[in-house]
Parts: sequence; structure tokens; C-alpha cells
Amino acid sequence: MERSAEDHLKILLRTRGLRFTPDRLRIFRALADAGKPVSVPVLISMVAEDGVNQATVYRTLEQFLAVAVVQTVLLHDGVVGYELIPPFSSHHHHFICLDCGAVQDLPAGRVDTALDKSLEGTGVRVMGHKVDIYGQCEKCHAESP
Amino acid sequence: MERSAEDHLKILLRTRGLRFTPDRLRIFRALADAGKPVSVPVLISMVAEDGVNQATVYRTLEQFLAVAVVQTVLLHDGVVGYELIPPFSSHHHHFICLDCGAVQDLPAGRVDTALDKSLEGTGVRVMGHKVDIYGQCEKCHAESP
DNA sequence: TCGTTATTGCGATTTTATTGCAAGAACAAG
DNA sequence: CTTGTTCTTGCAATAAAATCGCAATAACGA
Repeated sequence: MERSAEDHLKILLRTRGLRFTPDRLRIFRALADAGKPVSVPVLISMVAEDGVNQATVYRTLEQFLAVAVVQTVLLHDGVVGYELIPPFSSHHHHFICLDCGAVQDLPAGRVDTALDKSLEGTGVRVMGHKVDIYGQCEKCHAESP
Repeated sequence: MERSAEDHLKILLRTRGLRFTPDRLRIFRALADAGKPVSVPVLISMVAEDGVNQATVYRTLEQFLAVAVVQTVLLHDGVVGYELIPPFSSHHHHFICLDCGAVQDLPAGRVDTALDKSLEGTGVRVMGHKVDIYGQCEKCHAESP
């Protein structure tokens, strides 16, 4: 029998002394459904229908960050978005359109290898990284080249 | 005669129909003095001594973003920082310590080359990128390995 | 020097984020 | 299944951050 992402979340939370509650699951699902980074206000409105309180969203995100269920991503204009990270989503980078703000995932592959090499011998202990590419997406480029 | 960064700012602003004012210069200098990304609240308090109003800081940052004088950077825990970008500062990436939040610059070099290659043929029009590395800085690694 | 037009300060408002505490719920143990 | 401990949640107040309109001021091209 296979272990679902939600089972994994359950185990992860309990391991860290946190409880697996309906609200947390709703927030987790909202992030999974979005499939891209979402801002806090957006996330709040997504789960508001399910009766999840605003304060609960803030507190949950803080904990999800602490136990590495989510990470923050910088969208256009300094807006912060939250998204699931491995193993709840695939490892990837972002392409963010400066015109429309759309975010598309980029496979990690070659970039990661290059990154690892360029950090050899720096003395720091790398625990993760983010690579964000900015520009014009195909659609916007077609509309206003 | 050489052209200073402030002269360059002056020209850039005027080219874009913006004015070179004392307040904007103060904000620019505060960012230059900081030498690292600063959050809006911090920046506000830095220039408050010089009599620059809060609203002015927000408005100026918005414009500095628009004309590419600054860029936003994601610090630990979803905090957004602002910093000068080339040609007002050197092109670099960041290493952000997850323990103490310290930010140190990393030379761009090899990473950029690898990035360019990995985006060939994707159809997007790249206008810039950010690479942020997270982990433990040497100091924190020594204290709690 | 002057006129046009961007910029600023101020104060009010709105939005976003945080907090304390009592009631309720998760879950490990018996 | 029942119970007790401890984490979670809702609520509503509060704090903090960000936005806005408008009148006064200042930049700067002519």
C-alpha cells in the first residue's frame, strides 16, 4: 500500500510534536491545489470557505515553514508567496513574468549541479537554494515584444 | 572626470521623467550604506532621522523598482529586503543563514553561465535572475553544528 | 525667472499581521 | 473506550504595515 502525501504530512507533524488537524490538512490541500506559490491573503480567502480562521493560517504557515513543508518565494514586486516543497512537490525553480506576474516551474537539473560546484570550499553549509528567473513569458512577449 | 553613482542615478531618473530629489538621494544613500538587503521598516527608520516621510519611502521604492535601481530579495522567514542592483552594486547572489538571518554576497561567475545554458530553447525572454542559497554560515555552524 | 508638473507631508484609512485567553480537539496511555 | 494532558483554534482586540487624497512645495526645462 502506497503512502500518500497526506499520510506523509501526518507522520511529519507528529514526529515534530505537532498535531494533524483538519485545518492543517485544509491549508495543505489548498497549497497543493494551487500548484503555484500563493500569497497569504489569497490563501486566507481560499480556506475561508472551509471555515479556517485567518490567525490559524498565519500560525500554520509559520509551523509549516519550521518543519519544511513549505517555503517562501518572491514573486513580482516584492510579494511573498508560499508553496509546498519536496517531498510534497517536485524540486524546481521558477520563471516569473515581469509583465503579468505569472509563475511557471522550471526543472532543476543542470542548474543545481552547477550550483553545487560553485560553492565548493566556501565553508558554508548549504541546506537549500532557490533560483528565480525573471523576464517575459511567451504570451506577454507575443503581446508586447 | 568620472561619473559617480549618484550622477548616474540622477541621469537615470531624469531619463525616465522622474526627478532627482533630496529625499530620493537620501534613500539611495541609505541603501548604499547598508551594503546588504534591508527591510522596509528598517529603511524607514534609517531615513527618518533625515526627515524623510514613511509614505515617501514606499513611493520611492516602488519607483526604484520600476526603473531598476533596486530589486527585492527574500530573506529568512518570508521577510522582503531591498537592495541596489547593477550598475549601482555588483552582480552577485546571496547566502542566507537560516540560523541568524545574516546575508552574505556570493560572486556570480560560474552559476550565471550555467543558468543561461539551461534556459536555451525554452521560449522565455530572460531579463534577470536571482540565486539564493540557504544554510548555516560558518559562525553558526561552529556554535551549533 | 517662470510655468508646468512631479513630489512631498500630513492625516486618515485600509489592509495585513499579531496576541491573549478560554473552549475545544487530538492522541497517547491505560 | 475512556480519560487526561497538551496542543489548536476561534474570537476579538490590538498592533503594525501599507495606501490614499489633497494641498503645499520643489524640481527643472524653456
